[in-house]
Amino acid sequence: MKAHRMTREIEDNRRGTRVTLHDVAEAAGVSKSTVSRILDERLPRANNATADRVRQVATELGYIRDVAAANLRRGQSLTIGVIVPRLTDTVMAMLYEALARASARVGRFAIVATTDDNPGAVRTAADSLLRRGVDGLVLATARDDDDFTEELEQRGVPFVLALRSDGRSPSSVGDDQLGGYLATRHLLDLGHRRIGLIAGPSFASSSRLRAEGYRQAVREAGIDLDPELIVASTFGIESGAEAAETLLSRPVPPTAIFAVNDNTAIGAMSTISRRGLSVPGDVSLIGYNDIPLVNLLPTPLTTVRVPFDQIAVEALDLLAHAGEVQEAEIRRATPTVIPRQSTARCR
Amino acid sequence: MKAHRMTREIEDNRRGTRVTLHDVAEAAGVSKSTVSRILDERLPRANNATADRVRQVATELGYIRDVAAANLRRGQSLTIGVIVPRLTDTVMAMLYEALARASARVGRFAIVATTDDNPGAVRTAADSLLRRGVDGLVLATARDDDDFTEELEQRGVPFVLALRSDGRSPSSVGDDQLGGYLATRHLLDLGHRRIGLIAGPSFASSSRLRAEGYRQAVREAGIDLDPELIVASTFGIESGAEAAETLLSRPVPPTAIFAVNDNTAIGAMSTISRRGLSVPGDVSLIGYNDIPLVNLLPTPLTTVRVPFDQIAVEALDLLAHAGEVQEAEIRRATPTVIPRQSTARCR
DNA sequence: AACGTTTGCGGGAACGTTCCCATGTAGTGA
DNA sequence: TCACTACATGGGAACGTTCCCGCAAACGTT
Repeated sequence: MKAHRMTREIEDNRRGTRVTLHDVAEAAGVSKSTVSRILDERLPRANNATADRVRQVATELGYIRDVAAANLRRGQSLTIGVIVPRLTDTVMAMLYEALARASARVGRFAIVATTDDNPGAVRTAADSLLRRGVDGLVLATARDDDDFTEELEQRGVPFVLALRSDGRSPSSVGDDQLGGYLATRHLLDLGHRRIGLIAGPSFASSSRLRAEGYRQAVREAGIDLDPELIVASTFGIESGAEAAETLLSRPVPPTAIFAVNDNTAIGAMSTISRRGLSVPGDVSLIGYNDIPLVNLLPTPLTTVRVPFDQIAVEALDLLAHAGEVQEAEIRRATPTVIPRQSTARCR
Repeated sequence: MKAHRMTREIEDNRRGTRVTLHDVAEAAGVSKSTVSRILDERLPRANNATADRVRQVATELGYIRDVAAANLRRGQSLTIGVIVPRLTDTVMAMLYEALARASARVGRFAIVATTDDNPGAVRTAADSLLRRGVDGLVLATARDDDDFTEELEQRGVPFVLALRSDGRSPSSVGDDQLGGYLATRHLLDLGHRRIGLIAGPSFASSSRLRAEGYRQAVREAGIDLDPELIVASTFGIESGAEAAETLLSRPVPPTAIFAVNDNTAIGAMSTISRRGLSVPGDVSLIGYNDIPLVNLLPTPLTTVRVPFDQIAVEALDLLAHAGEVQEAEIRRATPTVIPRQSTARCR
């Protein structure tokens, strides 16, 4: 006992005194139960004389709650885990930052793990987050060829999908079909009739639905869908460059291109200028996501803005009610076309 | 007691059984002390018959350690906090990903908070991480006009600076002066004599030292430093564009430009092409950091690669010995010039 | 054979919180 | 005045681990 206290004191001297609930209680002349209750941020704020005194004493002593102890006792950590393919993808960084902000606003904290687009790695990532004691998961890695969500459901882990949906799990996404429709409409309104589509991968709902929106808009304009104008790709810059190459090599090349995201649009821009053509002089180009970079390119890119903050808030809301939801609910946030200088009237 | 067990069982049914050390111990016929010792990843791996049995039983039952309880008892969380200005800056995302990888390799976990380049926000960010119980901090936000590190030292919080140093605190950085020297040498070797510098902000050691490396190389080549060829900037694309504008408006404009980072280089590229000039035909351009994007631009950018993984490993190593270090140690990782197509011989 | 030394194991007390429950105290209505 | 509710408080048992000790058995040395 004595030896122990000694250790404590050494520890205390080494790095500013470790103040516990007990210390605050003693200094304020109340019990630790009372202090605990008063400092509990989940309860409505008490406005007694005691409450005020306790709060003051707590700040004076520099008390900070030991999260480990609190987590242990409460059985939850007020922490959510986010899984994204990679943070060097600006879209994913924007999503994570939005989730972190939204979490902070509701007294939680968001931690992140990456999968490097390796389909199996999502399990590793989830395990590492769950071992860390997160209360729930936000996945931005949904692929149709993956049954990981079922596994989570079975294990009783609360989760929600973001940006991409699998159609069965609770999801907070942008309205990709609408976005694809609006982007294509923008080009149609500028007089373009041959519009190429860099379609993205088929395993992601986001790209599939954007393509669907494209088709809807084209059909609605009374134009026959030309399969030669639709080429698959990944979400990467290089793939966008290749897809644009394919499109511009068609017998009758498109006068405008809708790229599934800003990265592929950047790649397409490369190809276009490498071929000695100009944007938007020869080819109009529209991207998707409005990452900060594209507004600052030599030719600022017309693109579709996605309300990441809203998507983040809805994701957390769904997560809070995960499990008790009757049907797999999918919330769709409305995107907006941001016209810039990469699109112009068809000559 | 009975009531309690009831609750537990209900809980258990609701979401896959919560397996504790006690359960494992019971199933393996040993005490929980023994199980705890065997499963302690910090101790050398025991190879008894008992150890094997316990490990097998543990995996069979699907035991996962409750981190909250472990953290409470151990008094540390095996978690480090990383503070960066923003993750949408690809450089910072790369740094964080490298730190996360390096942490995982030593059985730790990295969590991140952002400051949005708001100098005061670093305190908020640090508080939020410390409240989360991190064992130490990695700061990539060092500014010379800030005494936050002193505050941390005073509070006894272990920390290390990354990418930027303040010259007094333990830091793991790239050798920025060498990088600046090499970049400039690369241009000199191509025959350029008038080399512009987009110098970055003066509050960051990284940009200051890169500029110093530039000066060193220029002087060493026997060229008089022309102050007209050095313009300050931020780390942003737009600022790079403006700086290039200034440089190209000089009476005798430079034939080559060294930009303090890839972002400002991208901005400079915009300006150059907007002025009807070509890279590298009219102006050679070299950036810094080698973010994935610049290799995929219409004209792939020559740049200086920074070994982020090494910087991350060194940062964690310094952090592990923080406090016991005699002098503020600064470790410098060696950068490499990656020649691409944005630099060419001076005509 | 006697005696250290090492090794493996179990009991049980912490770690700092939360939260159930019991107790006390003030306020309301008859 | 009494009974009743409402509310604020304190005592103390958890939460699941780790780690200090004590004990016993195995091992090596003289």
